[in-house]
Amino acid sequence: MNKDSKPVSLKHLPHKTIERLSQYRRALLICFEKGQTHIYSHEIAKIQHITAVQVRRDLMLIGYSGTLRKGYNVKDLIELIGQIIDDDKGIKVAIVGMGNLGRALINYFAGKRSKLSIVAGFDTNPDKIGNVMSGVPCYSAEEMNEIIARENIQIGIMTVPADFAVDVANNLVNAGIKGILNYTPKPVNVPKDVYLEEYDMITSLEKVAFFVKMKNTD
Amino acid sequence: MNKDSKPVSLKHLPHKTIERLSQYRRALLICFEKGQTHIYSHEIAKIQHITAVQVRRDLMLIGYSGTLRKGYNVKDLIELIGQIIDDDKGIKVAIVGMGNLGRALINYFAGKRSKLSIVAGFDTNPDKIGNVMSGVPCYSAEEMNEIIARENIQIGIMTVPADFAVDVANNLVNAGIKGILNYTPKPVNVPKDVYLEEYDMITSLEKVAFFVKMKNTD
DNA sequence: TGATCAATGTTATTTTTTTAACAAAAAACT
DNA sequence: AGTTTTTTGTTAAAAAAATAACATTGATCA
Repeated sequence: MNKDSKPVSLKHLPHKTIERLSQYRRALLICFEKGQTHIYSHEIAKIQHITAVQVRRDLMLIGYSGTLRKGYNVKDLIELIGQIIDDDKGIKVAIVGMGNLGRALINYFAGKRSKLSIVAGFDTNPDKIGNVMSGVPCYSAEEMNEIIARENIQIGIMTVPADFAVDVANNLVNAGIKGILNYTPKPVNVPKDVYLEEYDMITSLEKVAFFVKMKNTD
Repeated sequence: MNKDSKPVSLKHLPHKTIERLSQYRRALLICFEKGQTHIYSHEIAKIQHITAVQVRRDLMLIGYSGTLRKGYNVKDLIELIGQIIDDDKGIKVAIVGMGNLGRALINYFAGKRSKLSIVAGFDTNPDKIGNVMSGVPCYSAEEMNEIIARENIQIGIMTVPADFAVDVANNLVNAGIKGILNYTPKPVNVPKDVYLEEYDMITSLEKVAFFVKMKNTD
């Protein structure tokens, strides 16, 4: 229906909307592969455990219009979300810490064709350095500066033990990284021109435990 | 100073406050181990990249009072947060999917003495079943019902491939689990008496990429 | 001792996020 | 043809979360 590019101010898209767009796209891709051509807001909503209004509102914010009574065109919407959240030139990603978590992340990504590609891993373990693990070459931590510059890697994912978190973050920043995703339980500081996202698995589990406890004491 | 138990209504603690309390405690434990006895709100805030006001507000909500000009008593605060978010009887946790991510989580938890203990892992790989991995016994998926009931496991962490997510969630619910932490990129549905927390690593990375792209196009 | 300072605790305000309300319009039905 | 239904798009309201404002108070210092 409406394929015109809208004067949407991406600057002001709410953080939560960005997250949901990523999730909508993932759900839409599955629908697309099944051959589904259209989808209703309430169908998307059901998958994500949110309301249809929220879906429509998010899509309004990115200037996408569906077809009345037919819903949204799956293919078009996938493409538009891509235009919004992907960088058309693609972005390269490095994983620092090729332990279980680092390798789990690589495998999660494997196969997901995307504008994001994990092109390097770093570790200090000599047994790992020089190997290709799950398709990603593992380099020594000392090579970080060089590789990140040479490959123009813009995002670093930290999956090292907590004790190394601060040093690794500093190294990444010095190497010129633009965004960090920190899976370490240790919060780190970065200059404000570097985007930092932190996620702490222990906190998530403790949160689940709290609400389970609350349910128990009802 | 103020050790009286307050008539705090835990029911109404904001979700975000719960998450921060977990993080405060982690930071406080490190301080405690270093021998630090008191801490200011702005010190906690700095560690967590938030404002001192927010810290004080959170502590107000749980009814904790510090000492003017001395800050908060580290030990007392650790204990109080424990009373709030921990279940005093302890809660047992199972991990479904003993791949890289599952084992990474076990290792993250190892050593963190806590009221939460991961007591069982489940997998379908015969090479893993029957082994003790990182201190956690791995059982066959078929034994899920039995083990969860026998051990009184209340929380399940899902670290299986996306295709198994829905089935695993149903099995966990049938086995009587009270809370699920889903690390699968596939959203699942549970009855509303089961607390569900979902986290999607791909979304997080795409979010970082979006903000990096935004910074680039400034 | 009085003034200043540095911290807490709480209320008020603002911002962000979600939800509700409802108009509009295409399709389906009678 | 006209009425009903169903779905979108948007504005309005509510709820949740973060921030600001500020009163208070004990320590410090001139």
